[in-house]
Amino acid sequence: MSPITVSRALRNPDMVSDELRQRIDGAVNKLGYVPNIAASRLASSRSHAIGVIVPTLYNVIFAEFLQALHEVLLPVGFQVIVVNSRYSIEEEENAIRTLLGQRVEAIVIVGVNHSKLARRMLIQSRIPVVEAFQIAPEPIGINVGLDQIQAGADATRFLLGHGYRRVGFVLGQRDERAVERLRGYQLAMEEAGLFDENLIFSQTGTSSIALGARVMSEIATHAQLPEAVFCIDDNLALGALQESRRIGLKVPGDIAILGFHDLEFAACASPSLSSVATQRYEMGKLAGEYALRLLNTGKPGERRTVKLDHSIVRRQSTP
Amino acid sequence: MSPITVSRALRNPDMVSDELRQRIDGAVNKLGYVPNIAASRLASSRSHAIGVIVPTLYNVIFAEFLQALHEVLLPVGFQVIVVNSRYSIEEEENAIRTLLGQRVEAIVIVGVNHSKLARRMLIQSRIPVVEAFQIAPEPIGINVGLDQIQAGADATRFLLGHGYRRVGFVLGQRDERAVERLRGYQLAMEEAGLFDENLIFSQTGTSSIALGARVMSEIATHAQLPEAVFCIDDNLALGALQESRRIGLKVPGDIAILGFHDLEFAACASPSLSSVATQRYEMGKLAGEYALRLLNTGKPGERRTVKLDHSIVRRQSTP
DNA sequence: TTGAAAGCGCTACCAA
DNA sequence: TTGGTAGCGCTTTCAA
Repeated sequence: MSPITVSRALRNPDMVSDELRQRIDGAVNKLGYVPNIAASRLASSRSHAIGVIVPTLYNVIFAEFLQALHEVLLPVGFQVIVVNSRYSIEEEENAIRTLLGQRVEAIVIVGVNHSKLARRMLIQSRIPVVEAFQIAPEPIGINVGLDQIQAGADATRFLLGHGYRRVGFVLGQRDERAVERLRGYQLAMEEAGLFDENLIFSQTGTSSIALGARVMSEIATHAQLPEAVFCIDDNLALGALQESRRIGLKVPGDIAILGFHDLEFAACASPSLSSVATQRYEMGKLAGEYALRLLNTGKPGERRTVKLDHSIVRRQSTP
Repeated sequence: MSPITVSRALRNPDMVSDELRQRIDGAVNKLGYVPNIAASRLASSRSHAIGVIVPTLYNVIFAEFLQALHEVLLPVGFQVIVVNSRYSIEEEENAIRTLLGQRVEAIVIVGVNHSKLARRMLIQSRIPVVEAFQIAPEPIGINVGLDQIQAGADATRFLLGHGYRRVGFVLGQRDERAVERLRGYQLAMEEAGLFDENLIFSQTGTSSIALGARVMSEIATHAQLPEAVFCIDDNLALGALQESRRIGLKVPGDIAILGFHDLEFAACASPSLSSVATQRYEMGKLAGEYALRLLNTGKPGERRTVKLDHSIVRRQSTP
């Protein structure tokens, strides 16, 4: 029989008669035949692949985001190609080049700040582009994110609302999202006439429980302890919480602690951790769904911004 | 000029004269030309890609493993294709099929238990295969792992060595590695004449801080508290630690807690967490290096087992 | 250093 | 339902 019949039997079994299909299946199993996807992609000029760029795999929020994308895209026959930009705008540019070289049919990217060239490549590619996690001032295509500035300001106002005046901000590396939350913090503090650069506590390094403990240890040696700290994420917050207890500070009596993202462990910390809840899974789901929709409607350039809610979950680490 | 000159200029710039190279670079930039990798792979029958199968991205140990693989493989021009099997042997089989379809030049896979067909596909593919994280009774090719049974037994004996008799075992889902550590625990307990099924505490679900807290909460309502617990990993251990403190149990006075993997936060928990240190990064590095070596020597079928050490890090949560 | 010809393994298109 | 033909966009091989 002809190659094309085999091709059909494998991709679309009911286009082929029962008998042939069975013979083909038999031969495939016996020979251990595996179709060459590169040839298929070249011939059909369809890759059935979607690229995703995340800054790291060490943070569970991106694992959740990716999980949602997988759950939306795999069942409809797309491969998800994950590339890690390691928080570097240059590596992001390379990642985009790699993905476009693979002729991915859409790109989902965490973040909204790209290099000039990266942005141009994304636009010129004429494939659906979804920017996620933040709100883009000038989205390339679809933008599914949360308003990080607003969230940072809300968190800060929540603490200020308890009458605290010396509210600190704790962070590790200043990636895009950290910077936006910091800006929100600064806005809220300035609004209250309480902004003071000395209340910003940071150490370089990716955000982790250990880093949170280190920063809190440094804060504790500071002349005047802040009354409350807003930590850039729950990892830092948990580390800060543990260190506070270790050195004998009461939480929230001596210092109140507020985290961000409401990770699974926040509820079971002791004291339990107040946090700003965000929707990473939902964001991944929407990102995947929008990519698919644009692919189906053939409107790769459509622009749209979807803003996801955040909310403050009040637990024991704040009043 | 001819296409082949362009191809050369892009892959191997110094095979082409300066003048042509500059003209080509200019055109590439102006047109936004991106080479089609599928065509390249088809023509050269080289994918420059290596496949990695991990059970989940939620656990940082696999992120560390992947990071090492990336650091070894990207600089020498390989793409790393990561697929997630979600702890399912069927999904692992599909992942292998996908990767072979992409003509990856080697496969690195976490775990040693595969379906019959998966094993056959891996062998028939005639590409280097690296099984990682465990010691395989019958390795397919290279095996870089740690002796999980031994580690489980060592951890248990460490606790028994302090005179404890009621040493419990805490775990979530029973994946391959969990089962091996459990076997080690059972061996050590039987050896001491102390094995008792009622000392195994588990709840279904992926291992997390929250799950650890839930299991400990259940243990506490148990008639007789174990004197010590060995937790399948540090996430469970930290959850157990926090819950113990929350309900007023002294650690290690009322109950000693030992974790596994020595994650970054173990040292800064309060009390700090004793744990079994393992080398995930080193494992990824070796896995990548062996894959490369076999690729270069052209001996895809070479067998070899590399056993990585583990060690017990004693901190405050155990005597 | 450059180029011409052929072909990688599939699938689209049209025909039977 | 099946097959023939052509071609996807590169790289290999050999020649100039």
